[in-house]
Amino acid sequence: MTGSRSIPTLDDVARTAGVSTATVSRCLNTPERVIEKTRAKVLHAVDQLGYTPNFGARAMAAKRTFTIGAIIPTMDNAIFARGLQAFQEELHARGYTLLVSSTAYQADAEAEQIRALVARGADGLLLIGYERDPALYEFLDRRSVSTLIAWAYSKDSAQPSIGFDNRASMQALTDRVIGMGHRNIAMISGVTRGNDRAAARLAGVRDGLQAHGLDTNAFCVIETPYEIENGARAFDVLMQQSPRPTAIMCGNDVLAVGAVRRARERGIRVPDDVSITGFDDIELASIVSPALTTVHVPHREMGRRAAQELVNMLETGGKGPVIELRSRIVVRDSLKGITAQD
Amino acid sequence: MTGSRSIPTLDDVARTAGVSTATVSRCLNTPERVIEKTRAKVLHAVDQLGYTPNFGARAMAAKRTFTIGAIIPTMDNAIFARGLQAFQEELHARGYTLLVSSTAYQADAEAEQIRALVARGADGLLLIGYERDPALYEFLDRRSVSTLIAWAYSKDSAQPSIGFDNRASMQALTDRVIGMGHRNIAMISGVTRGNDRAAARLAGVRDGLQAHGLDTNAFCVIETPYEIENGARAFDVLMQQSPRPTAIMCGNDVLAVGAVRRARERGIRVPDDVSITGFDDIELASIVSPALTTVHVPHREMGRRAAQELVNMLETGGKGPVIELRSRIVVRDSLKGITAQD
DNA sequence: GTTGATTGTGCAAGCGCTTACATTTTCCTG
DNA sequence: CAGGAAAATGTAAGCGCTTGCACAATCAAC
Repeated sequence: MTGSRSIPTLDDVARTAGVSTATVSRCLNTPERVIEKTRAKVLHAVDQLGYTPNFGARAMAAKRTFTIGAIIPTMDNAIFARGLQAFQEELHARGYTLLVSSTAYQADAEAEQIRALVARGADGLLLIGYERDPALYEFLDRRSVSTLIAWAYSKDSAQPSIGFDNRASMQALTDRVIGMGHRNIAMISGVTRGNDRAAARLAGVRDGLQAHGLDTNAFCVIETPYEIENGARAFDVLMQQSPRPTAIMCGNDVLAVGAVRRARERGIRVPDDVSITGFDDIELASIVSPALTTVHVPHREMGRRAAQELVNMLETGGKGPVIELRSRIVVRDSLKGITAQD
Repeated sequence: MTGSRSIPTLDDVARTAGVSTATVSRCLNTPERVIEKTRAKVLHAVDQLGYTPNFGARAMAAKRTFTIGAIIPTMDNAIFARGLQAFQEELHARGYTLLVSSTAYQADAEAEQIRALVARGADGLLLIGYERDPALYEFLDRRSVSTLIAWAYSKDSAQPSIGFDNRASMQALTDRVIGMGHRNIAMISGVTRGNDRAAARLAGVRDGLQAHGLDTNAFCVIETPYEIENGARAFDVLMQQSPRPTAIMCGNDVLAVGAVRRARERGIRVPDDVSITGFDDIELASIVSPALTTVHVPHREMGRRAAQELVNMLETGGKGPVIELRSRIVVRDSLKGITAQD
């Protein structure tokens, strides 16, 4: 009906409502400062014209966007998806819009995405993990973009962050495995380069071994990218060692699921012949059979709280906290004790 | 080192480089139109100051953002994740930035997100499924935001779209199931209200039954939200029917996995006592045991091509195509034929 | 050394909005 | 009903950038 008229501006609304642009602007932003009658007139003009404010112009003039950006390594990953969804829901409830962008696990892409999001006016940013060029933090600081690190926790972090202690959690799990009699433990780790979470998990296993006086030199680790199939391949390699490890700890559930699957294909029984553990407790972990013993991470809670804290930082201008969330070990069938030497 | 100087503008760069703002702008946008020597001077000033263009201002002046928005029902869902990741990768390769936003499956939230993204200057939009208020299409048209519908295909679609025929695919699978001797078929469907994909899949099963002259009135369907646990519950309900269905077709893999799990918990053997099928072929489908017979959907290809087509629409100003992708049935262990009546 | 093309740059007008500040209107008080 | 405070509205100056147009510099050819 309206045909191809060009898109309406504040000015158009002002004209059709017979008021000044200032009044229209106030109607939209601080309605209580404009009298009922005028407001009605303006609002009517607004939807008669189908007016939508131009965000760029608004941001430029107001220096505030109510937009928050999140940059994650990949969208194709249950681990970030769940927490992010919670993050978005909480943000939405508080009147903010979340814009997500992914780097496909390329460190250099992150800098670019950060710039893109900041340039597009993000008031705040959610980033994953600590590891990045310090210049980036400086840049964000300079633009005064509140930034919260998630999925990571380190008690002496200089950056506001929320997460769990990957290293301690993994050490606890290792403890458990050793406590069940395993002495010959191998690991399938995610890629540690440029990924502090993966590195911390690996370190956690080492810590655990060391704490029990086991030889970390004999400790066999395979690093491989986040893919079920890679877990399967790594499993094959590890099973060619002799003596075979009695337990294989994996840096994440996806790799663990791959290992379990390959074990089944090879006729190797889990957990009778070899125990396997994961990390993250994604849905897959309880579906695969045998179900995975793993570390449960409170993703949704992390997302929700991240949103709360970030909004809080934005609105109070505060520095932001460093929050540790508690993970917990979930024992399922894929881990079994060893009593006698076989 | 730079301390808390405020953020540099084009003007600052111009001043330190000793040229006009126009020249700086040209250096950044059409470098070939400015002489080597000047360019060097300007570029030097740019990174000396750590200048980043203000996106809002740029968008306002240039009316082009190289940003594409995608709005999906939820991020917490393997189905969209994979395709979206591919979409993003392809877009990135072509110099566009992707911004993703989710609606948490609330139809009204979608309109809001569309506005948010458009207001933030998205040049183009990727939307999931056809079903939405026509006024939205009109709005997008008015703002001349190229829009592509994905995850859906209907040959007489008015909107440019890319996807597969949910209905025909499901009918094909139903065909297969019936061809294996099943006559008493039940379905666990996703929520069809406001979700044309789910509705099409349900319709597909009906088509299949009808094509074989089976009574669609006796056809039992349970609709339930996308959650493993819901699949499990629905399974319980269906198994209380008498006679029990011999095959349960599910609207998606997640529901199917729930059904499989519950079957195992109840000691009902799959596929001996009952066959179960899924749809989507997400990772889970091949991990669960028995592995799911399902419909494989080319998610990554869809994402990649969506990116290509959308960019193409943007750059040529064309209308955009309606593309059908082919799905295929993947037969795994969860489906078994019936020969004798039991 | 002119002259006329051919670049390379600068000037300045917006783009659509917000917000101090100025102005007008309204409302209460005495 | 005058007077003044308070509330509502208008005016206009930017926010940081792009780009059409005008002007200056360069260069080849005569």
